[in-house]
Amino acid sequence: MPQPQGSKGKVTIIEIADAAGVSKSTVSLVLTGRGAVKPETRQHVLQTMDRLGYVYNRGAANLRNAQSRIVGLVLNDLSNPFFAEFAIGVEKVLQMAGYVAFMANTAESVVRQEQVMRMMREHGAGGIILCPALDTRPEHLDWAKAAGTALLVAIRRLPGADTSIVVPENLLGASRVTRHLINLGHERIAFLGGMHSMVVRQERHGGFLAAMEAAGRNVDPALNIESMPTRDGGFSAMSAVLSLADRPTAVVCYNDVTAIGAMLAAARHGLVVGRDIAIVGFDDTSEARHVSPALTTVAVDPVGLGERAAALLLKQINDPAAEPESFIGPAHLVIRESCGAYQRALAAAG
Amino acid sequence: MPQPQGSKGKVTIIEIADAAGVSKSTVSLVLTGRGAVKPETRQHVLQTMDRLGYVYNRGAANLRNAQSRIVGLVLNDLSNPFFAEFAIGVEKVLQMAGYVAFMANTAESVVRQEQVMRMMREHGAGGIILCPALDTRPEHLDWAKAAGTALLVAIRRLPGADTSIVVPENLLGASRVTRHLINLGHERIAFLGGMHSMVVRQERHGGFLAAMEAAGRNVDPALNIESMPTRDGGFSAMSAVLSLADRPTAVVCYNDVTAIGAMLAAARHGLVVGRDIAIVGFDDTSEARHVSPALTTVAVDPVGLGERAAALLLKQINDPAAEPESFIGPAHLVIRESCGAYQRALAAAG
DNA sequence: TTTTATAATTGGAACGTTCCAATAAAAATC
DNA sequence: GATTTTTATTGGAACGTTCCAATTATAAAA
Repeated sequence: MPQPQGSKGKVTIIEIADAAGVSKSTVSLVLTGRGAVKPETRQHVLQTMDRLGYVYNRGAANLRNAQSRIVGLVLNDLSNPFFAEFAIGVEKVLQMAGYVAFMANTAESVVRQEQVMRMMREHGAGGIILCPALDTRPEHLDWAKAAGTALLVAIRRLPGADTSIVVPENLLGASRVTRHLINLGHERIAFLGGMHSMVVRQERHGGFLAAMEAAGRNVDPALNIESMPTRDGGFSAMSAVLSLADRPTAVVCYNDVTAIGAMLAAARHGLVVGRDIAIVGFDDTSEARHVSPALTTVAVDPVGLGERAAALLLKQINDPAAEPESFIGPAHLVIRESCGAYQRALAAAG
Repeated sequence: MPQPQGSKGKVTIIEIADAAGVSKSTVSLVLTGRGAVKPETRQHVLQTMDRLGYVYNRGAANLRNAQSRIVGLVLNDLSNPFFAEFAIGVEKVLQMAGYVAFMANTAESVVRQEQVMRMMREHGAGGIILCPALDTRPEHLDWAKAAGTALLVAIRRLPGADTSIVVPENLLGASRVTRHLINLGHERIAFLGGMHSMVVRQERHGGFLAAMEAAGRNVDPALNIESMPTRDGGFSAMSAVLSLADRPTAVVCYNDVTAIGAMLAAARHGLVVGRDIAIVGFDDTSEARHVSPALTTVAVDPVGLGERAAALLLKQINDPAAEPESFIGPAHLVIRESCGAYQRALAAAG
């Protein structure tokens, strides 16, 4: 049974050396595995470390070689399952690579964002994956170049910042799901949720417009409603659109969370989603499958995006001279029930 | 405009000292704010730091005083919204206290759990909040006492480990929701989901039994079905119970995720949840509100639990001699539609 | 003024590691 | 057995900070 050192005093490399009857340099060699050390000696040192309950002090090691194996993950909204799944992907890859991750939730506050990034730098993070808070300006990220810290912007593109980027194919995804609604015969289609200032909304709305125009549908500005990208936001946006004299027959939502809020509002107005009105989302978080009717949406594989982001950041860290790289993740249509395609197919078959 | 140092060479306290024409000790003094330093000097040093783009190196500082201001958060399943919300609470409190958090997801793997906890220790985490993976044994945590690292076990009690604990009031919560069903007139009530080996299930099932016995209802062992605590698990457990000759009229589920799976299975069997059968969950994650019919469940305030856990851990870190402390979070009944109480009330009123 | 107390500042020794150059031990060559 | 080569091991100087004891500058008291 290991007999750890007295409660407080951390056991160091030197104590191991003394106990094992070698020099601290030798212990360091077995620790790093760099030099040539006789197998028996290595074994003996290893045993001694185990016996004394030695814990490697990376802080001290980093002081010399500055290879921290820490990266930071800064999320703007962890309560959104999309980002939780993204985080899972990031963390998985980092863990496999022997890295450990700082995680912080900014809740869309740029101030917090600045704070946590500074903290992470001070603690020696060698790189940061940033899902930027809403009002982030590219110049907020200038320190990274100067300090030589690897920085990767994820999910929300930040125009003007020349960092590596990992984002889903928002434009194409949105145009795909819109075309799907058009193919189902919808003429009046609304776009709901998200704030105009959000890049992601601009991209998704752009895709929506592109599909509408390509199909020769005319776009009613009254059917473009902003809201916070939350369930409540979706609820009120949908309520607003339903109070219109000339209601839409289909609704493209900014994301799944908004879409779920919109579904709730539709039900409140006595509409059966998928029959009386079509509602589609974006992201394909696990919730999308679970709501009823199940949500037709655009899958962007958040876990995969996270993995990609982590991999790219690691690459960047290991080769600081490398040019910033972009990964645009695929976005494919997932047809479920909320768009009515299923009923329509049934009717056609019957 | 700040003119940061040449891209790579980190700027240190000594360079600041030289540039400002003071000694490194003085710079250290303004950094820590401990000694008495003339306001003008402080100002000047501060300016110089800003001008040269200085970043405090906490690693180096920790080497002397071992006050890392880092804590680790180890989660068993971040994809469960319950834990995501818990993490938000933890992180919020830590951030306010000027701490930064390592975060790791074990995905129920004890091996990963060991790895990440070791990593975190090596990187100098002063404390760890652990939501233990399923097969965690109390002796896996022995290192903490020996090393003097503050350790707090959250959500899943770990019998035999004498650490601080933050868990919801599982027993009372389960007995409350069960009594609610009994009051609605149900006689045959099933308990669904979770594995027998899970402490949380033992507690919740215990509450269920207590309520049943208190009401003089007899408990049919055939109505106690185990499953993975996932949506699919809930689905198959429900399917099993519905294939019984003598079906229950109400079902208490291990948690919300299982309950949602169970609802799906009930619907598949042509039952209208809330009318033909009552289904209730546990946790009150945000999903519970969104499903249809909305899920009657037990709210345990995951964010609040996270905040509490963080606060307790910080206390523990600042006073290592303190006794382990327990916080049992309240669990209150949230009546929605899936239990049929609403319809019943309507009928009574009409 | 001189003395005494107080406020500011400072060099140098830690902290736990890595790395380099130097040495010691062992193995291979002559 | 003497020499060279290779393999193992080692002290000591960094790394960027804090802290202590010592020093110097300033203010208050005499």
